[in-house]
Amino acid sequence: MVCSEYKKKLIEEIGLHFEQTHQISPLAARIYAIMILSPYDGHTFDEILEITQASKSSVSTQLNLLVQLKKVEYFTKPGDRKRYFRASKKYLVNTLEEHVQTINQEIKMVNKIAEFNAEFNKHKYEEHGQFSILFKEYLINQKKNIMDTIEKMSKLTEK
Amino acid sequence: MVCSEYKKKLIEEIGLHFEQTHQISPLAARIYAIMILSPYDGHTFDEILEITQASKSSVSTQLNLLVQLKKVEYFTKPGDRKRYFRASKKYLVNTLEEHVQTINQEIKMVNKIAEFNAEFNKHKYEEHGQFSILFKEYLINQKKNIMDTIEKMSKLTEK
DNA sequence: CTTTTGGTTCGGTCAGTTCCGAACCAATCG
DNA sequence: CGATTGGTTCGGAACTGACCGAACCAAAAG
Repeated sequence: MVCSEYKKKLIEEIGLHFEQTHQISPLAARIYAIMILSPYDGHTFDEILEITQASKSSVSTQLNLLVQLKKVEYFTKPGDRKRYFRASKKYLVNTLEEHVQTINQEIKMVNKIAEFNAEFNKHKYEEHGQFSILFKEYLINQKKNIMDTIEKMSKLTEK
Repeated sequence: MVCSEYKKKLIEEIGLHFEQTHQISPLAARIYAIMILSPYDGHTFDEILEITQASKSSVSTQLNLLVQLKKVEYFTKPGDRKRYFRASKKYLVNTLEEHVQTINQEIKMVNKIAEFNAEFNKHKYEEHGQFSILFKEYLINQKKNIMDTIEKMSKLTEK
């Protein structure tokens, strides 16, 4: 598994992005990027070692983390002790489901803030309350869009 | 400025949330939370010291960071050397504008990934491509919702 | 039964972050 | 003028997280 220069660059770039958006370590992010840019039939542990140039222990830990987070899954082949790792087939749906969680959290916070200010900072609330109403509507719309997308993806999976 | 127990709890809770969603330090997040839960006319440096129980140097640094990030702004009163800090009046709009940036970044990444896989992993792409199309639509919808909200908020500000 | 393969686990190192105290500074007060 | 107020800046201590090497282990191969 030798990577082209362009692919290496992409792995770094996408890795950096995942690091920030998925809150995982640099190595985990790079591994995840490799999976997403790679053939469907999976990478072996050794291939990942070679591409990332990281240590066995680090790869082991981060790979298991990714599996736990359901970003990566693995399968085996009969009569072959190796595991083959790939991006979870449902990784986009999983990402969306995480987004829903985040939004729910955010809705909770916005409500708490609005409640508090309505009660204890009436003046502020009257001046500012319409913004927080708009913001809540915004969050609800975002959530709706996510849910719709999840449903569409699920239908696509069933087929 | 004595805080009720409930308010203290809220500051911690919202602080934790901001820490994660805005990528700022715990202290900065708590200060930001205080601003959002507090009267419109601003907090002095000393009040923030008292509420957070942190050191002058830390408060100074983190407060200036928040100002730089436009999450917090300050004003002065004639014949008064103190600065009065408050959550930036446009903090919700600013937050939304940051979200737009994030989404743009994500759209760029999704495109690069799709391009790469269409070219070098044709089989994978044929099997999986519809998901990434749905995901792109999703991102575009999210972006549209953000932009609409920004516009509504801007109109509200003008009045 | 020894060796090899395919990893896992443990302890430690290095880098980066957060926070602090002390020293400092500029503006105002008395 | 000297003292106080309202901060800022600097150097370092304490903690955290990412990563590594070495030792380890279980399953299969020879």
